[in-house]
Amino acid sequence: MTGSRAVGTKGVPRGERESQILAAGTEEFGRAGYAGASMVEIARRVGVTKPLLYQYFGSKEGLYLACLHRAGDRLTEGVAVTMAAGGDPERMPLAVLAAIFATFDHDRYAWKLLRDPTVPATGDIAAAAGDYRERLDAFALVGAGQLLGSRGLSDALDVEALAHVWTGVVDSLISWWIDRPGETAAAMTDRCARMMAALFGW
Amino acid sequence: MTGSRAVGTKGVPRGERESQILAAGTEEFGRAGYAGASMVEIARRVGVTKPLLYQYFGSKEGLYLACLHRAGDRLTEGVAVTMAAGGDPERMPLAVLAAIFATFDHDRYAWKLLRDPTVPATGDIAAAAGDYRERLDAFALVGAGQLLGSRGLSDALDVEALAHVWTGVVDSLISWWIDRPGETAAAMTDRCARMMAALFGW
DNA sequence: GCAAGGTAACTTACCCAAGGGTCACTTACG
DNA sequence: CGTAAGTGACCCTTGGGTAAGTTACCTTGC
Repeated sequence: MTGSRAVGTKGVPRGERESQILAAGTEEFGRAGYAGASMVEIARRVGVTKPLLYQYFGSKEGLYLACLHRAGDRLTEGVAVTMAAGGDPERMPLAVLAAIFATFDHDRYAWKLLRDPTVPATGDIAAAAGDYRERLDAFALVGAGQLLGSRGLSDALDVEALAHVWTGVVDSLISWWIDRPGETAAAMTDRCARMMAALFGW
Repeated sequence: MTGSRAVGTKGVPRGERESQILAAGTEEFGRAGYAGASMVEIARRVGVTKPLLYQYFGSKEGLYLACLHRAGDRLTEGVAVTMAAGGDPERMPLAVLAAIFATFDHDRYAWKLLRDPTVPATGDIAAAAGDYRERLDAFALVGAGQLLGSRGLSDALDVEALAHVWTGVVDSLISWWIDRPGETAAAMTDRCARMMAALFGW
């Protein structure tokens, strides 16, 4: 064995290393935003140097895209499954929250990537993020429409605004959760259920 | 007169120019975040060059701080006045929203500065922003506590979470508003009143 | 079993553009 | 004619990105 030798392979296969990099990248991009994140910092977290990131992901944009797709695919799929199950419009929000909390318990920054305001306004990232956002917004629009419709409101802009606020609520809850690592997914779900019952009387 | 002469004074007094720079800076910092914003872009918006920004505000950090203080002071004061007026806890959120919409109709990005995730974690900006956030959070905590308390909930973390979600709701509404420049402050207030009545039955 | 060599995993040392920041200088207003 | 308003041209650090070399693992042939 080589012990403290710095240069040369460390015996970690590519697939495994890529997973580590994606996890660290998601955290760092989620925390600091695309513009504020640094490739060397991500490499440092993994215990590796910058060129390896470029060898595996090509560029900062490439790494961000990989993180984004991993997060976005899991997120849209999870929400789609939950909403496809159908049910009472008033119970839908909590069901979606429960699914998100359970799925992203150990990957809490993933959600942040979809709504990162610091990505360049044009280019592949903006397109991909916009695509995922559109898909999630479509779900939110359906839910908001059903909810407001059942209350006799049908203004399209009202529905739009409510859907947008809903995604903001999810965002806030996840931010709060990130700051409290001890809080489990189940505890978050319980907390939300309790508060929604109290506030909405559902 | 000199017409197209580039160099030399343009006859705009310092105070006025500083206001223009603060307005442009608030927009650019709010849009792209501290990390993503560029001093030369802010200068370009004002129709001026970079060194003037440095002459008046010292540094990027200095300019951001000036924008932040302008926004934070107006915001905390407005909310304080509204909440000091007192009244039904269920009507408080709408009153606060109305005050924010009315005050920041022509300065919609101001709110974004307080919650910019791309500012360096330490330093004057983080301290100042944290201070403003704390003051606003204190108001939110009072409101959330009253609201949940009136429903029989007293868990401190529930109150904290609700207060955090509330600020997220404000954030979402402002983002949505920013994307719809035609929407007036009064229309926003009406929309929120309508939706809150429908959702909460207040 | 075991040398030989190919390849995958990794680093050191560098390039370069972007952007924060500065200096010397120029013009117009009072 | 002094001073405030303003610029062109520069420096320098930060950080994205790359080229070339180093080491360990893994076959392959004997």
